[in-house]
Amino acid sequence: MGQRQAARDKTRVRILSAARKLLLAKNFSEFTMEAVARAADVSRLTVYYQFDSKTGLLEALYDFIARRGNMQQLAEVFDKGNDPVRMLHDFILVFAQFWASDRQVIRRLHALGAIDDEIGEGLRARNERRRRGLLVILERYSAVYHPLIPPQLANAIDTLHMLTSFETFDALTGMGRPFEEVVEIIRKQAHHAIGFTPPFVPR
Amino acid sequence: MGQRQAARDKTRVRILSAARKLLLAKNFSEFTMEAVARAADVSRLTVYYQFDSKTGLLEALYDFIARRGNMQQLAEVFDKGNDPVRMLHDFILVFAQFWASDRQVIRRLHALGAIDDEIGEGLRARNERRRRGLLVILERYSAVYHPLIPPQLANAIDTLHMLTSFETFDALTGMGRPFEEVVEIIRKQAHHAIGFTPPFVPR
DNA sequence: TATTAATCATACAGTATGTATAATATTTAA
DNA sequence: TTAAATATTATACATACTGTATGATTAATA
Repeated sequence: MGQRQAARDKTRVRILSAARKLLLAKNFSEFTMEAVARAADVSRLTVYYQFDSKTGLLEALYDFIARRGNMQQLAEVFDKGNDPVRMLHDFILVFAQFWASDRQVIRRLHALGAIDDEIGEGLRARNERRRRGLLVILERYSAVYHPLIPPQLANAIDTLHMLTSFETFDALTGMGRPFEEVVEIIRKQAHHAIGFTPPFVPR
Repeated sequence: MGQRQAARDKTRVRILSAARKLLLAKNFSEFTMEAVARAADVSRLTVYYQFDSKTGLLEALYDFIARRGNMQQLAEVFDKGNDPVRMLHDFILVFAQFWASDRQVIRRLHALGAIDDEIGEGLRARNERRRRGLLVILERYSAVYHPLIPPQLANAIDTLHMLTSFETFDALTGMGRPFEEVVEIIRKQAHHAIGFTPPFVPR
């Protein structure tokens, strides 16, 4: 089964790649369905046939990028290590890798999410998943190290959520700070957010 | 001089207020020159006459909001107090007040700045001013408390720049954390960023 | 009083999104 | 093998928005 499915996927990937490339253009006004179709070497109607609308195309593009950004590694963070601080370290690393994997494009997509409510919905859902991951880590941390009372927990989660956001990563990377340094800065700030004073740094 | 100037300013304010209101609409696609004109009760051509283009209108809107957000207080931060930690505290407060003054609208304008390069230019300039302010504070801090070697200084500035950004404020406020708590969280993280352990907290 | 500034009306060019209808080719299913 | 379903394309069109051109009108200013 699937000579047709395969061809269909191939066109979809071709369109998504073209869309990704065009999203890097200086002005978003250059990002038109016509331009995407031309760059992907398909007709404009094919783009509509595959993605329904411009919004649909952009939503699919975010998924496309998430797949390429190794987000499946996130699962490993939670089952392998059981030291919560190490989990936090790995959690930060996985997201930093994702943010770094396509920084310019993610920046634009996030901006579009703040403007178009339909796109924004998808981003909010992903954000909530990140927050739930942090909750799991912090609950374990609270049990293993020192317990956090509810208001502390809420502050810690929101602070970590902020620190692991794309916006934080993007700001700290700025015009070229090395990836490892950015991760290091975020981890240190994260330590402070949960009141962790490192007796040792797990690696 | 200025019965004409006054009338002109009045229309401009009416248009900007209408634009501000419309920017809160669910979908940005509803933000059209036509809609703004109708909401301001002027003709569409008047909007063009006063602001040249949609981009021009949005740029003017950001200035409009900055004026309403008490950004002129920023000057006082630098001349009155001379304790650098207090300066940092006040700096954080002034920006937090600004970000809080029109959160939804600022969020949209920042998003538009990441999409439209012309709008983005203005935001980048403002960002750089914020960074220069932090540099002044940190140089004084470095002289009064303990000196920071260049790489530490660079990291500290970028971390503070990130912590005082709208995105950080917006994330920490989330769905309703009180303003004072948000400021408190940012200040604590800022302490950690510069390696400041509070012997006392200046108020 | 003559000029200038601000507003508005009408019209138009250009371009974008999205839909309708139908043709074509190719794969799948009966 | 034949019939049906799927994916792509072509042409055309409705709708909407930006931005400009031209000119009229009113009121303030020099």
